[in-house]
Amino acid sequence: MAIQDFSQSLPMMLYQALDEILPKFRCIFNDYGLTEQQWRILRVLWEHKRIALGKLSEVTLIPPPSLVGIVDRLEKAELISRHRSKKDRRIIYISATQKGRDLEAEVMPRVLDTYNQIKEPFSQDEWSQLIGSLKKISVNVNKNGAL
Amino acid sequence: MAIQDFSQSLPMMLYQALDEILPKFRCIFNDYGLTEQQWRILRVLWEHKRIALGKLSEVTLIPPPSLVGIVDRLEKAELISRHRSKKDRRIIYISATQKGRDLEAEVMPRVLDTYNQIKEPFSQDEWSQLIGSLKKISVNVNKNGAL
DNA sequence: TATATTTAATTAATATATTAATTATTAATA
DNA sequence: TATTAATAATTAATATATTAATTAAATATA
Repeated sequence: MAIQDFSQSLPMMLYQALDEILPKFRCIFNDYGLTEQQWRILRVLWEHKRIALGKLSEVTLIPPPSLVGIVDRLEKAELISRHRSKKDRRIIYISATQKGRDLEAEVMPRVLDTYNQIKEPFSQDEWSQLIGSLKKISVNVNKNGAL
Repeated sequence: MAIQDFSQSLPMMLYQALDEILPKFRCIFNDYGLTEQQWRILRVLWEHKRIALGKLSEVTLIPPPSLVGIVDRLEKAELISRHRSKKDRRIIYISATQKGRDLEAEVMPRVLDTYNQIKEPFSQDEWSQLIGSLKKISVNVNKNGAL
């Protein structure tokens, strides 16, 4: 074990945590023909009647060039629709179709159940400290800017 | 803010943390024509004279189908080489070339420097608790198996 | 030994990520 | 107003991820 152990480094630990929990969720998504990214988008649209593509990118953490293709496929699946803003024709609004909205009641309970299973072995304090530390990373790194 | 806030969920917080810290490292990698995944592989090879491709996949968390292509490109760049095992001809050993090994002295100091900048605002205790919680996620989820 | 099973690497097909460039539109400014 | 700069979405090119299938070699077993 080197002084700076690669496998215990923050980036690798973050990757590993994701590698462990995401397959649990993907099992669920697959049952509805959804990819993880497609789910992220629907998840947001269930809370927003409509949202600009740029904002959607920010909230889902999906970069715009990827988002365009994913939105294409969701549109083809008739789960969402595009609408161009009349005030600013550069902006595309995305919203869920009825078919897309209907998925919420089916998918969300199963997702929440899995989420709670992951959370279960943690105390409330432990959990909020974990979330807090992750938040601190995002914030702190941002502060340093170009450094 | 919904009861179960999407943006504060563990998966999204993990993604966000990665989204914030990885660009810092990528800046460095780019200076040497490396992608992040290519760096991960070299990082491991600097500590292992040689390693089977399957093991390399485990340690780098890069899935085998991706690894094959990345290894192809690193081989073309003459930074690593493939050798077939004579004891078990199914196994491919990977090792760094001299050119690949030479990169360590150039890249590692800069990477460690950036890593310490990320770590800096955290107390030792806070940091090891973060790493510990991340480790706990990987372990606990695994225990439940197919659940 | 011949067959079946397992394992390691690879290929194939599709989806997404990354980076740079492009297009259309809007806002700002000489 | 004409030009320039900025913005939002998109395209393009390449790299990687995901899932399933394939190939080659080793192992187990009838």
